[in-house]
Amino acid sequence: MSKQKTLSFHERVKALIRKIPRGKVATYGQLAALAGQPRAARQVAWALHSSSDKDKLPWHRVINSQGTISLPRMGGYEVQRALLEKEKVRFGLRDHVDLERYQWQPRAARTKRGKS
DNA sequence: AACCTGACTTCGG
DNA sequence: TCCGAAGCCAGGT
Repeated sequence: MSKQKTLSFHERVKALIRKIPRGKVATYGQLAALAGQPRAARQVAWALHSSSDKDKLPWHRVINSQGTISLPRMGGYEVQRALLEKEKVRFGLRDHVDLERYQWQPRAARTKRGKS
């Protein structure tokens, strides 16, 4: 076993997406950072596009840093939003979700985000 | 090899 | 809060 990290960034991202629990969401930048490339937010999107296993991935739990869905209307937006709402994720009037509350926290488990 | 595009992010007005 | 421009990385033409 000389190299075990044979997994490409692409593979690591998919693995992370599968870990996102139901009712939670993650941003492209977040997944990229967890995969070791905080600047590769775009590649995360590419990974989903190129991924053949997308049907097995909770891709709908991946949104942008603004807490909104990036896909255009009639281009997947409605589908993604429907899937998220089905998981109890609430959307605001401007289609934005509260990342403070719905963003997936892989390590922090639960920290009293006292917030001010 | 060069150029262009993209399910992104961040900053400034 | 909304819109536009610049930066970033990888794949496709």
